[in-house]
Amino acid sequence: MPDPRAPSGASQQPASDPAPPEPTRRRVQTLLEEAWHAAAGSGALPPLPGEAIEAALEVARPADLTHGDYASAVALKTARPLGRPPRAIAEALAAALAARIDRADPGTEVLAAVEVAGPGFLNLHLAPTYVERALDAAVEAGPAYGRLRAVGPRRINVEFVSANPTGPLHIGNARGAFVGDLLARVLEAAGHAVTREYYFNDFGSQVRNLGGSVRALRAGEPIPQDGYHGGYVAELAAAVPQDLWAAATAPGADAEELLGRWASERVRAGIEASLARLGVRFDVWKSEGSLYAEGLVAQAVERLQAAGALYEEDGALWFRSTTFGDDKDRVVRRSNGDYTYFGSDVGYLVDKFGRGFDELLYLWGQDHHGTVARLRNAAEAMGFARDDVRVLLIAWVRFVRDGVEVSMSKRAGEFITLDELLAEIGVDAARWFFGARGYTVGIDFDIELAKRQSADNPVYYVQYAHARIASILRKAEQEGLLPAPSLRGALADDPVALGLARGVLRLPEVLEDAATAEETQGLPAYATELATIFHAFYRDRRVVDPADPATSALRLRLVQATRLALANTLGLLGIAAPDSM
RNA sequence: GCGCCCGUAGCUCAGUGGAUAGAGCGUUAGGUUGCGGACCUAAAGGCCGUGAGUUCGAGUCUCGCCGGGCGCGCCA
Repeated sequence: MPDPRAPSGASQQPASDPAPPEPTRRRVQTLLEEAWHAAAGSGALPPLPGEAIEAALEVARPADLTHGDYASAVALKTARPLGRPPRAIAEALAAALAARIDRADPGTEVLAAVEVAGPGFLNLHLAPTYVERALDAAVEAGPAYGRLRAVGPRRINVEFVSANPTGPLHIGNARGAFVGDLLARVLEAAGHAVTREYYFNDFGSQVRNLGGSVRALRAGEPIPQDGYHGGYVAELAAAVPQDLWAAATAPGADAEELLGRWASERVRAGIEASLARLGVRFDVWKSEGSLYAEGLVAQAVERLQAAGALYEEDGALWFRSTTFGDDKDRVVRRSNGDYTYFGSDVGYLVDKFGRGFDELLYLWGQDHHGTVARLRNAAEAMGFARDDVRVLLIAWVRFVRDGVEVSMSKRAGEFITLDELLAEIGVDAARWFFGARGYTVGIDFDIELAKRQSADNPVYYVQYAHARIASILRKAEQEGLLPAPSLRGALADDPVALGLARGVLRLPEVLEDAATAEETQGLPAYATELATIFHAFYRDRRVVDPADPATSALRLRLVQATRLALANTLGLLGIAAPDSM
């Protein structure tokens, strides 16, 4: 079994990469904290407990950029508890920050100006020289630019897709695949150790049912009505090896079991291949059967038993979920001696925590929401922290064709496969489509509409910006122009260039927000915004100008940094960053 | 009936309690004798489902209602 602590392949980072630079927002926040302490030291402000300051001292990007690069509402938030007018608090902080700026050597300070505005907002303006230095650091960080050192790094198990291997993945599974993979990438880049895990059932009634369908088809009998009817079943039946077929049809053999096991493993391998085509890879494939083989379910039941959380009734073993607020108790082991699906889940929980994870992230379909409470309750009963068990419910995707819902049924064989979807709209457009939306909103997915719209997908707008920059850099090289080794002096007198630079600097903050919220849609939004800023810059500023090599070199450096931010953002999204289109 | 999720521009969707609610598509009117026009500029388009409440401040938090989705098994 792979080491859960090892980072997964896709985002493994060469040890030679320098440490990522500290995000600007964190620096500004630190400055604000220091300003408060300075003001408290001189008696201008009362001291606050550290925690309270930290919560209130958040800085945000103002909607109106003339209000500065960052804004703080700390004076408004603390006015009441301190019993002081907000503007007075803001003035005291502004004075402390201004004193610091005055004392600093020119070109070393992060902030250039601070002002109090409106009812007591504190508007903070970055120093252009700081932006120049920060961008130089970004270019030097290269592929690592945007990545973070987590404030509290965790070992996170992300379990997603986990569709039963009774048929190929369809587009209903696609959303979970993209969202889970994206979230895993985001958490990894934010400095956490992530393991991607796929859980599947290899011995339940559905697998037997699949085996029965394969058997029937192979034997030339009609498939049972409640069996599986998709075209892939015929392919499976035709592919059954001779010796397996002989074993399955021998007297006394359990054909459904034997064929089901074989077929589900074959289907599982197909699922793995489909996912790989999406750029989605898993570190661990965990089967439900292995939980029993390793005695994990029994272990979990003992733990619950020892905690007094189980009782027997009507011959079944029940978990006292109501003790923890559930509306009914839940059966762990049926009266026939078989464990329930919930029983497996509890064993799996013990398995995951036993492998050393701090946090278990589950991505489940919205239809499983009813089972969230019992899982977290069981975790609590066994002595784990229920908050370390996090379940994200992915909203449903309804498939419509010309406005009419298309019902998808794996059993009936009526569904659009993931592979078919990708053949129609491509991986990049599909990744963007699902990554740009919150996972809690239901989607009506019209395959015909998606085909028409894929050409208008904003992903191409972003890729185009990247390709355009690549083209500029090629052109410059032909002209014998190279990017300057440093941006020093490039931004102070050019607001257009400064605006682009500030856009580049936002990447680590966007990533940090995405990781904190466990939401990914900020990344596509950021990529679109940065591409827009770049296109406007391109219109207003000529980058390659043989008549002015000095300015060209500085702008090439800036454009290089922009390309890096775009490429790294697209990389996080698992989307190609082409040099030409 | 109970529980969870969703409701924002014509459409698809963003919007960590903060300043004048945004983007893409679509519509309308413009833009290239310079590095990629898959681009750029501008306009029109909003009782943020609805009613109360909390707050200095609500699209965001609380409660009710309306509309939609999904659940409520000794199935998985």
